[in-house]
Amino acid sequence: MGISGLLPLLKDIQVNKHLSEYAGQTIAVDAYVWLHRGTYACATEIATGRKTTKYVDYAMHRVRILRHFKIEPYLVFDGGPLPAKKGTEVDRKKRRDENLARAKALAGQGKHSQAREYYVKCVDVTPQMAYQLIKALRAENVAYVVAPYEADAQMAYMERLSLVSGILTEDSDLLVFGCKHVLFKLDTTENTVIAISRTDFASLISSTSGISLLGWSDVQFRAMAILSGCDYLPSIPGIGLKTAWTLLRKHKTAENVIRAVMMEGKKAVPQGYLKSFRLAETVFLHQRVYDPVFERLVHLMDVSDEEQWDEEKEAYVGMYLEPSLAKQIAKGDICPITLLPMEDINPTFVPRALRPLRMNTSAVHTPEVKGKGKGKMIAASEKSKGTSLLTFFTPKAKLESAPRGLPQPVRAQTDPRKTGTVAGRSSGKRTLAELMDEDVLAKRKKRNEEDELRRSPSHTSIATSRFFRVPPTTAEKVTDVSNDVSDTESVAGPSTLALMKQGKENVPCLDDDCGEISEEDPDPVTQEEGYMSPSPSYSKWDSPEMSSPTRPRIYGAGNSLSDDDDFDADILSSPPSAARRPKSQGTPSRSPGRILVHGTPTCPKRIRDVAPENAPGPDLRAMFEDWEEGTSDIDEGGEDSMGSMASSSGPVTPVCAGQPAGRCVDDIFDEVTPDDEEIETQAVTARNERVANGWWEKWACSSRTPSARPSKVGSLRRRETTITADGRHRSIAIQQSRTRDLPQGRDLRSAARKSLSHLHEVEASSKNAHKGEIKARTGSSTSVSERPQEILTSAKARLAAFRYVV
DNA sequence: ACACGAACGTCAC
DNA sequence: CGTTCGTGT
Repeated sequence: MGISGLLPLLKDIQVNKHLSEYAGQTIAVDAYVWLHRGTYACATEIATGRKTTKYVDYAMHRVRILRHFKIEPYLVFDGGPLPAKKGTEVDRKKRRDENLARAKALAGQGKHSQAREYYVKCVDVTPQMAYQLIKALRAENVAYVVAPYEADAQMAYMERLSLVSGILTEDSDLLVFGCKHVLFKLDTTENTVIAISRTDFASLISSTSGISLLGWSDVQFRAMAILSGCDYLPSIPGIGLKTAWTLLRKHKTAENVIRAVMMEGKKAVPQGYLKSFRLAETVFLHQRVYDPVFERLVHLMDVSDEEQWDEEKEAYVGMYLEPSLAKQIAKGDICPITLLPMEDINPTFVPRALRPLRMNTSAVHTPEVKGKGKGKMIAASEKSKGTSLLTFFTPKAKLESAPRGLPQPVRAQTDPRKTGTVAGRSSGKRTLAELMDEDVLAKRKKRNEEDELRRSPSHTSIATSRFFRVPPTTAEKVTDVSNDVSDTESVAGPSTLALMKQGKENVPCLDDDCGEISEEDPDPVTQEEGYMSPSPSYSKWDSPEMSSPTRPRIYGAGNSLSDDDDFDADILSSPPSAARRPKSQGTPSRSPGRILVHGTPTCPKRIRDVAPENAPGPDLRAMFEDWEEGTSDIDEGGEDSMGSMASSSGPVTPVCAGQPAGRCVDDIFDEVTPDDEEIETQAVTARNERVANGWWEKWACSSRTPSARPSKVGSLRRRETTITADGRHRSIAIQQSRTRDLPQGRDLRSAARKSLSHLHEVEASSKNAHKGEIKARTGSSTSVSERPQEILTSAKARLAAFRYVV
């Protein structure tokens, strides 16, 4: 989805890169992708409502892999639905239900393997599941943020701010919006990714596709993508990427292209297409995202004063949420969809901080960690230079690693154990290369085994697997890596990688007791296979040189960059915001990290763009019958990147480059089809209603994981969400275990209500737009919710409320 | 040539 | 869910 065919088109500028090439950088990760894949392993459990957190393991495994290569992942979660995609959501929900029904039917007949096939198809990643991962991220001090709307826009924004230096996703369309470095297809066997850099677009000249983007501005590139069909707007039938490219090349602007196509008359241009095109463009350019620095919602790209802005656009880019609410959503404490306190669907899942073994902690670098807390921002800001920091700290790293004297022995104790159990070998010394090699081999073996099993269910395969099958092809890469990392690796503990790769993530166990073991037990070998708890590997990433500077402890317990304790010893006990966040970084600028935690102090609320208007949110698709599709991509507009190619069209800052012209065209268009508006409006209205209903049905009533599941631990819990008959009135009851939390609860409630009222308005306004009324309401709701002080003061109570320590 | 629908394989266990 | 394959204009 995204932009179908775009990746193949850009094949020639795809570069295979080894993860080690990104050492020292912070990379934004589309968390949804990992979560979704992670559900594969436990689709049946999820679909049938059983508790599981296997999907967390999958994601954390990848987090560890990145960290192994000194890449600091910054996970970005999807938030609430945008009007443009609501229809899609509803339709998906339908399909999921159908698949679930089939699965259950099959399961009932005992056909479990077949049933699983459908279970897999009906699994949906919910914010509550994401929250489980967030808990694990907090425990390990991994930066994350929940986007108010789409993760793609959020990631694009973060790259623009230099909070991250690249974006790891499986979705191709981030490119359309000017992200500079997009990484695809993380291969955990080879530890590689496919990188596409915006700056390489120009060199795409006569590639296999035969098209050139030399001199194309972001505006044009985006237009090409939208015209060819994107998540927000289906293409004019018969127009794909190539055609769009050809047409744009000829007519320069989208307006011209659309006009030309209409004139030609060969293709059926849907009514209102130009207008819809503009809306889609707006979503790409100005979608609301969360600014981790200022802790409030902002537009991906500022909306210029000249830009024509109306309620429709306002609704399309995502409604404004006041800072305190936005922040809590960003942290994961409030569900971005229901706007109610996040329900912990599995309170017994309590990820523990993977504390390095004590000896390691004390013996090896300790001091480093804090000092550099702030280094994170530095790292982020210098991201383009990526290696700068790395270089800076390199000397130290080498020093540490070089003399394997002290640190080594310490590790030695931990490593051998790991090595032995994991690798299953007796040899005590192994180089990283060897370990990796083995790991790779193991994976391959596994693959081969599987293949063979498929072909012939005999045991031969097993025998094979027992021995080394050496596909020489891999040797190269592995070797390279080892060279780069070996030093630090030795310090950190060679077995880490192997452990990670073993597949069993030691993520905190689902069982209550498990965590303790890994935490306290000096010898945390818990799993049957001898897999270590994840903790051991953790220490490695903490090697001072890299981690401190790079690691943004954003919303995690780690927020307290300034922590005085080594590692995150306190992480365990400190829930989300528990972090002590004393020292405020001198530069309030971008230290994604703790900012949230501090929360309070920094909140400069600039009411500058506070424009909580709501407007009807028509579904673009609705305008053209019900086209399906829809995915999850949004883009950002990093316009400036175009510098090199801005030659031909437009201004470097496309923000509104096309607007004026567009407006004119738009007007013309509208004039031509005066009645369309009305028709459209009706269609939109109907659609919205359906969408809204479906939306509430799906989310408000809490589908898969019924809210009925009460969290037994003292924490905020939602007792119920009620939708009255007319579907417009919702009463929310939040029950809190602690009375002192009440203020917070009230706050949340009012905030939620307010937001809900927004939704209502949007909904209602789409029916009979009474703009005056809308504005009035908006105003009032805004004032109502503005109680930052109160929210702040209740911070402690909130923290306490979220302590899920039993 | 291009767009689109169908088919297969990925992911992962 | 994505890319390849085949067929349709």
